[in-house]
Amino acid sequence: MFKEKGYHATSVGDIIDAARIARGTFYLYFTSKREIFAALSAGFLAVIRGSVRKISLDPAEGEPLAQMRANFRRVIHTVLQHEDLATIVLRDDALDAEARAQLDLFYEQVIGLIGQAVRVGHRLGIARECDETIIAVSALGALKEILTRMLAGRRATSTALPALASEASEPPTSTEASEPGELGVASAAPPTPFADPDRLADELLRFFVRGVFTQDTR
Amino acid sequence: MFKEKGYHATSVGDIIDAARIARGTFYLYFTSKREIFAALSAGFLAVIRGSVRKISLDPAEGEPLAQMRANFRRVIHTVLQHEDLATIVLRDDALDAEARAQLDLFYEQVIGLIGQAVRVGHRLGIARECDETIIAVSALGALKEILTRMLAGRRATSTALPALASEASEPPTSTEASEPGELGVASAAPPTPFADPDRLADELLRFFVRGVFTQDTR
Amino acid sequence: MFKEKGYHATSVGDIIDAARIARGTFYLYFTSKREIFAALSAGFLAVIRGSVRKISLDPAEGEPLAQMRANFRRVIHTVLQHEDLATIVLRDDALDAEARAQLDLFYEQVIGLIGQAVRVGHRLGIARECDETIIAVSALGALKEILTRMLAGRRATSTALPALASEASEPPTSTEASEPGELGVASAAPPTPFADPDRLADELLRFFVRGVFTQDTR
Amino acid sequence: MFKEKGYHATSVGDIIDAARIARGTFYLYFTSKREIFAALSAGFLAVIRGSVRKISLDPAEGEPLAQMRANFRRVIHTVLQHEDLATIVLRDDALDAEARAQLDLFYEQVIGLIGQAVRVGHRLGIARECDETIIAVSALGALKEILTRMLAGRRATSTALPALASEASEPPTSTEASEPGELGVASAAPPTPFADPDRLADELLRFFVRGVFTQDTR
DNA sequence: GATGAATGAGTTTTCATTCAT
DNA sequence: AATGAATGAAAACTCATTCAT
Repeated sequence: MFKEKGYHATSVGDIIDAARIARGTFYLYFTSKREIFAALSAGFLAVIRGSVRKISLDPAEGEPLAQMRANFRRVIHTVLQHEDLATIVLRDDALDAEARAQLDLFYEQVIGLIGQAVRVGHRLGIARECDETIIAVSALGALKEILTRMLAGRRATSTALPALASEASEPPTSTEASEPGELGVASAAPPTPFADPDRLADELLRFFVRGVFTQDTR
Repeated sequence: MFKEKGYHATSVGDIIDAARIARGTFYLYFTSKREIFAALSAGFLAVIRGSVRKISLDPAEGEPLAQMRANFRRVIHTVLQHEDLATIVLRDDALDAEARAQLDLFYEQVIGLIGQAVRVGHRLGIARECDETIIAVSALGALKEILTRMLAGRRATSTALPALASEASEPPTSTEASEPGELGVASAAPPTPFADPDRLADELLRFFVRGVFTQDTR
Repeated sequence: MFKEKGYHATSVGDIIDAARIARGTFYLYFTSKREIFAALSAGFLAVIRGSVRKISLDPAEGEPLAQMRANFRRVIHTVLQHEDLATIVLRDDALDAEARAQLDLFYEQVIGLIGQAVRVGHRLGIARECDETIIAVSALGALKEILTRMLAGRRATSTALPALASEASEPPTSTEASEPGELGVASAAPPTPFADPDRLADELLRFFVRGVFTQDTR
Repeated sequence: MFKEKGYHATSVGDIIDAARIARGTFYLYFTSKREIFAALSAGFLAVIRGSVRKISLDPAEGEPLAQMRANFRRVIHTVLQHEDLATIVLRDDALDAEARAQLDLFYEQVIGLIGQAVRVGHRLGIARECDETIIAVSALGALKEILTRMLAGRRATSTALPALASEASEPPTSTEASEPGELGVASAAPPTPFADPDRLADELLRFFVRGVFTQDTR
């Protein structure tokens, strides 16, 4: 119910109807609506935490970048295994101060982890000079957005899918039109690139590692 | 009030108290709580839309990357000019379907815009081969996260700020300790890198353009 | 409603039905069921406080015993004027700690007042040696019980009145039977001696002053 | 639990926790919460009934006043023997009609008994002319109040006891100050006169018999 | 005889919205 | 145009009681 309607729009009535239990039974297991949400949240955070490893310099652990790729893939797979929980956690619905703090802590830890990976890169001389916090925050944001859309895409597969991108995709202008046939690749791309988790992980990692452009900003 | 407490925790009573008007007066100008929120949202989206330009190939418009940099900077400055509105829009509080659609449309447009920039890069041969949607979504996520934290930082400047990163920052191990003095740059970084908007824009752009590592994934 | 059903058996639903107002309207004027009860209580206590005077030795104030009689009469009349409130306060229904303390304070004040009257009697040499606290507590208890039954009697006048005394009034035995005519006074007494407030006050005062028996205990 | 928290604030959960039994077990022995309360009540009322004797004119039974004194003493001792039960019965918590009637009947019987004692006094010519019902009700009220406070005092011996009398005890004025030493008796009285049961019984009886003042009201 | 998970009617409280003044 | 008292639907939560094991 939380996944479908969000925290606020979901009433305890919705939950007990869906669970086919009596009102009192609900309060036998959870002291409040907040608590069940926090419990679900915490459960998911624990699972996700378990799917992430720090980047190690120990050669036995393999190449740092390979470790990072493994992390990305594991996280995405875990999220897919727990679609419902992942959805409510990623929605980041307004919770009370305690649950908020729990989630904030988690994200800080993720940022710390990514930052550490960047520092490892610095030490090895394979990462360019940069502010590791900004990089880590950006990477976290990118990951969250990608995962959110991946899950939304899955939810929409069976349900009605309003084609939101329609108006957004700019009408082809003479100046920068997608000349038909020039680079068939783009138009031949699958409707949603979020379908293949491993490809997703790799694209994300490549973006993280290499950026997009071959020519520098300055 | 929406900025301080979020959409749900803000009651019409909070609004009219803060506005020093009567209950009835509120409903003279807005038909519902949802409407005032949607109006604020829409206002901000309009302003932000105005601060973004499509990347043009016309040489008169300057280098594509310079245009991108200008876009990043304008967006950040606009967000800073409208901290309150930006905060409530970025919080992405669960609203009704209509407001949801409005916001989704906006983000699709942003994604379309970034995607177009990537396609321009492809056409000019200055962007590596990649899935432009994944890139665009990632960039959007990175931008949202950065802006959110930038605003949170500003809100927290006067207020108490619990140092969440404490547990996250791994205790230095022998293998990958931050040897003091080796690379003073990192440790000499300002406590929050979110203070200088232009530097933020540049770091973000560089991450977008170049990624982090000099060595490829594969 | 509180008078009829007591605090716990009265629901906010009962109150708003009786008051012919909407649920929300109730909470516009009272923050809780407890509060309206406390407000009613406090109102009554204030009125009663206003009807009691300390016994003064100033000759202008009249005889001490006359002052006491006036107090008794005023209290009884005030209770009759506020039958409903008096009933709920005397019922002493379980309230929260605050209301409880309020009521306890009130009764302590009454005890203090009666105790003071007794001390005045001691000073004037017109009161026998006794523990003033025990006397004061007893007098308070007597007054409460009398008032409670006076009010119950009034409530029962129109309503059905189960004759509770039936089994209690001992069946006339040869040893101590109420020989008809022997002491016509007792049997000629009105069915309820609680009907005439002033007589009630005087009987109570006489009991307080003179006790019942002409012969001493020891 | 009833003694500590009163009827309404005590839940079946409290009872079974304290009794270390399962929920179902409770309903094996009592059909409802009301019933267990009624059973406890009835038990106490039976014990108290057993501790009271009618005043007899048979010389073998001793002086009427001595019989009364014995009654008072027995009641007080019985109450002390059953502090818990006495407390819940005296609290007179709002129960259902049946339990209410049971208690009302009991009090009517007590009133009948006291009234009978007064009538005996009348017959013997040792009681002044008075309304026996008012006297009986007053005596009952006095007794209840005294017993209530005696029990409250015992409960508070170990617990913190807020000195409620503070505001009530009038500040000594020149007119009616308690000249130190004048009547040391009063001020030398023990902090609580409720500690000694027999003394309590005797004070109460003396109050009942002789009242307080040596000079008549009229 | 004991257990305790399940029940659901009933209660308090909130708050967006209306409308007569 | 402004007001604010009144509304009532909807929500969270409690707890005495039942009954299959």
